[in-house]
Amino acid sequence: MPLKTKENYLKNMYMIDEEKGVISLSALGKRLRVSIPTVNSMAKRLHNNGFVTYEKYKPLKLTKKGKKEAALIIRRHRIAEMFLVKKMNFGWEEVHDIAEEMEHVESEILFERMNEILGSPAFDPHGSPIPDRNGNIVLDNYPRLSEMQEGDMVKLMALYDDNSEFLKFLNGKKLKLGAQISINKIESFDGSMTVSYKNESEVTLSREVCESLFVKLANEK
Amino acid sequence: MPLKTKENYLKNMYMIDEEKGVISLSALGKRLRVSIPTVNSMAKRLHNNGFVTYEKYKPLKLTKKGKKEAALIIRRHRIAEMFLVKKMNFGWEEVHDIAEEMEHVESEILFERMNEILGSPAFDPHGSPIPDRNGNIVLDNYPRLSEMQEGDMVKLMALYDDNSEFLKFLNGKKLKLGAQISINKIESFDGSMTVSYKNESEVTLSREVCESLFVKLANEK
DNA sequence: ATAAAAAGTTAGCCTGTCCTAACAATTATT
DNA sequence: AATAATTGTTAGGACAGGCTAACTTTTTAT
Repeated sequence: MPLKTKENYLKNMYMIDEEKGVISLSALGKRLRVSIPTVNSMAKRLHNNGFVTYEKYKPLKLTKKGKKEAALIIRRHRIAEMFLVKKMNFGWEEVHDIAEEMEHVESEILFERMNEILGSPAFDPHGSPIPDRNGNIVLDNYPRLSEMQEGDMVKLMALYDDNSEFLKFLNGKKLKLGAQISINKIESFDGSMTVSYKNESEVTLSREVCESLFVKLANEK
Repeated sequence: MPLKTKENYLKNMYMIDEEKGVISLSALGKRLRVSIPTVNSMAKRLHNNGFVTYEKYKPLKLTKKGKKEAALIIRRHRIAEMFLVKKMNFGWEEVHDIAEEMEHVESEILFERMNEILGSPAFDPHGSPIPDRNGNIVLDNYPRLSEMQEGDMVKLMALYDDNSEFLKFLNGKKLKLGAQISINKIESFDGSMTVSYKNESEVTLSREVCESLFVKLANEK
């Protein structure tokens, strides 16, 4: 029954590692909303079980075993999100919390069946890659919209976060994955961009928003 | 996180109550595979939370609150089973264990969406009624095949258990819910019945099997 | 270089969920 | 009615997963 706890520790370690390159106890505690001593004792436990290497005062490191375990949880999460969106008519802004619960369901066959029904998609509804059955994951490392130049034409590939407020904001702007975005103007004083796409012209996006959008250059119209 | 534990206690109490009419600590312990002292202390805790009434040496009783909670867990379980069978191509013998996990997913909206997609079915794949959103459940109390007489024609309405071995056995006999069954012969010495239905004639079912099949009389051909 | 801030550690405690051992009450059997 | 079997209770302990308080180490900023 306490599986869920361990899974949440591993998954969050994996994500912190990807994001910051180093897993500090405080970062983990912040994500999991537990105190640092709690993380500390759990880290020792996970060390004893071979999921992480823990040395006093040093950042945590996931072992191979820990990384695989974590990637498989992320796989379940992303398959679930995709299933919810494609087969159950949920909006991309609704699925994160539901998948957060579903990822802990202990049933290999359930997720493999969802995957099959979906046709083994490579990405989840937010453009994040779905790890394979062995926990291997292809990172594509797209640049962010905020790094592009005036006049660039880009394609929206993925989102930095799947926070529901942010997704609702994108819904409001009618911005979807795959959108062809032209950058009309960049305000140098605040980094905001005025862009156009599909049936929308002259939409202004703040720097924060531009930093949360992963894009691919698709210049020459 | 310990939600799951409480839910399993309540659900199993509900089922024991339905089956035996009285909830003993030992029966509960047996089902949950925990020791009697463990059940005892949990019973006190659930009493303090208003889910059951507990008095020393007396059988447990679910309160209104406890019954509703339990029925809603059963609702989630049965909706999940139906979804797995009807929308995800699982066999009726595969879904019990998966639903056992899914029922603990904390997401009202997920189950209501499944229900909607299914068209609000009244029964699960094994013929058990699905409680409504308020935890009300319609018990239909069909007789068992074993109570019928030679010459009777009945319709298979529901199963007493959803044990996967039993379901596989029924698959082997090509027996499905809704089947029209004619009782050709009853052996008085062991209660076994020879029946026919659909494209099967002269199938022999043991007394144990006949006791696990709920039927409706559908005489006069 | 040192002081302040941040991060990590340890000790000690709490609650939930489980256990065994020893005993008490209830129920069933003769 | 007495005894045996079953069922329930209590005491005491273990472990997971959480906490605060007090302290140490490391990092950052002056």
